[in-house]
Amino acid sequence: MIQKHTLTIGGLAQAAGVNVETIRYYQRVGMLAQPAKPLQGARRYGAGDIKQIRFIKRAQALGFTLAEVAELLALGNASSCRETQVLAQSKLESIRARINDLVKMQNTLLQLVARCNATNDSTRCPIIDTLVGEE
Amino acid sequence: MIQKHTLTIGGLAQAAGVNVETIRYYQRVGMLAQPAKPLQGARRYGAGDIKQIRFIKRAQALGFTLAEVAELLALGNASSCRETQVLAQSKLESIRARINDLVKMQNTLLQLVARCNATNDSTRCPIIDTLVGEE
DNA sequence: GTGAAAGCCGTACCCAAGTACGGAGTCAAC
DNA sequence: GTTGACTCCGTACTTGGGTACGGCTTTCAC
Repeated sequence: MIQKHTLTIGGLAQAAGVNVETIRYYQRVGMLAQPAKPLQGARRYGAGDIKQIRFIKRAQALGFTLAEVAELLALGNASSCRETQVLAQSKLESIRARINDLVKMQNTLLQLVARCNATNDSTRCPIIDTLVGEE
Repeated sequence: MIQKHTLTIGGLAQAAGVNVETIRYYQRVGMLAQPAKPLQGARRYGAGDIKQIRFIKRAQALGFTLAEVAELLALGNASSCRETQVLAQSKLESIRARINDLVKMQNTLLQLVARCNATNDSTRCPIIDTLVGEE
């Protein structure tokens, strides 16, 4: 177990695997508390801060924006599973939609590339022709 | 067939389905030529400009960034199908990678939501617990 | 001939999620 | 006793793709 509040901001950054500037940014936007500044020396951080940053990073990895992560953090304190599920569901929905878009693009591109490979006419490109859209 | 160079910028915007400001933006970043300003009156645009904007919009819909669209436009003039294919392939690759990421997020979220539904303990939330990461 | 609507142009602003910079302070080591 | 490494703090910059603003000049319709 890490001692309470032993880390400087640099140590915290290392421990949490982020940039010092990122920590300062999270503090600015209110996602991480800024400890009081002692009369002499630097502000000190502890295990709770590491956890908080890891929470943020894990949530981001699941596709949540920082604004959404802030909501999750608030819900985490309230431990209200239902509302958390609502957030997760709507995130799932937007991920699904995004995947759908991307799959459509992928299919179109695959078809176009296939047409490129199938053509003999070296003076024209089916991709370019499609984009130009002369029909 | 639309007459050559009859449109003002507003007409072009309407015809191409974009905002006037978007046209001016494309001109600024060099993706659309700015016709010379006549001694009196406004600059005039023609069918070629509509085509160009539609080309850009179609390419964007396939996932290309404006910088990539600029490359495509350059290739379009050269009609070099092989290089166009290379661009399309690398775009396909990045789309594939993005879909992969999103599917992973989706699966994780699905599992978490399922765990929420399966749990009886109303005082804890599996999603929050996972993000906190106490293992 | 007058008032509204467009066009022209430069500049600034928007979003997200940071990153970078620069000056000032502080601390420890050599 | 100064060099170097941090911290602290405010501010500005970055990327992408536009959008908005404001002042000025034309031009069109009635």
